[in-house]
Amino acid sequence: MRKVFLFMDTIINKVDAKGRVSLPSDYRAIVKDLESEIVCYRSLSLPCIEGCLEETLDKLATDIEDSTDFFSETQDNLTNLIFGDAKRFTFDSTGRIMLSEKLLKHADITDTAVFVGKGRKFQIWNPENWEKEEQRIRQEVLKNRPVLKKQKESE
Amino acid sequence: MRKVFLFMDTIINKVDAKGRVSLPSDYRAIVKDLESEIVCYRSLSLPCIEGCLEETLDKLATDIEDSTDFFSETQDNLTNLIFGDAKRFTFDSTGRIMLSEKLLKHADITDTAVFVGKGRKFQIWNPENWEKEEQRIRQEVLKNRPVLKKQKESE
DNA sequence: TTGAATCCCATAAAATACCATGTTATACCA
DNA sequence: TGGTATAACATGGTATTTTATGGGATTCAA
Repeated sequence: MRKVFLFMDTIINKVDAKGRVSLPSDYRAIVKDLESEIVCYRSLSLPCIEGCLEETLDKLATDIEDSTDFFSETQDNLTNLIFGDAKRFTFDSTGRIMLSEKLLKHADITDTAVFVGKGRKFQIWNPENWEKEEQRIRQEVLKNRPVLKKQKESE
Repeated sequence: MRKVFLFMDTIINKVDAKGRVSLPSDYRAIVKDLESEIVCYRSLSLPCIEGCLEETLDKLATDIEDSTDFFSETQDNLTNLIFGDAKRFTFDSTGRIMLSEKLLKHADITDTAVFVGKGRKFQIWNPENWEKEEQRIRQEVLKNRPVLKKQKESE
């Protein structure tokens, strides 16, 4: 069942007054291919929306089920935050999803959204915020370059 | 038999004078899809109602049957409480269930209820109480960041 | 027969599907 | 390779359906 799929690229799309955005066509192809659905939620650490396939979250739910017993409170907090925030977003015949007010507000998105591929996941950003974030990440990576190299060599 | 189903999102619905509440449509779709039923009971640790599919409780019962040593005596007692408390809630043609006085009282719900998805389970809260609980959880999770990270990576 | 539970109908609002158009990307052919 | 035909896509607008919710009628049991 493990099929190859990767959310990639960076795509800028308009958000209309109703909160509708075209899901990048590549993403749509993945959803159809795997017969899954898109699920989005507020990033826990960043001002952006995070998305993935429903089957990815389902796998997480199964892992939690299997690793803890029914009454365990260990993972209770986590499941509340993740599943309580996540929502299924199906796209219409023209390929658009309708983002909720809550998500748009969290990411400070008004009329334009940037889809950023992250492999098994993707993010949706306010364009200006993403630009800054990308800069930040690039610098971060450059700083840690030696460490990264050293780690790889030591393997 | 493992089909994908996830109780997600946070939905606020009115509770009328008769104690009727609309079950979120996504939840109804799951029930129909799996040809199961909704079961609710008082949370053992929190002032909220907890719900799941009847087949989820059935699975729990089977697990207990099959592996006596896995479940401690304490947990056996807990299951007694759950099964003693749990009740099936079917929804009418307009999609509403009728919560009992006992459950509403336990969760301190009067005219508004919040459904919070938890994956295989969900909770029903008094709005104000849920707001506080969500705050508490967010702080808790941020403190235990490493645990969260580990969990998220497993996606 | 009274109170409670269930069912059915009505309505407003919100979500979803559908249609039309300009634009961009892709395929095809000379 | 260059140019044109074709298909795919993003996006604005509109129509249709679904959903939540109030109210009333009917049924059932104590």
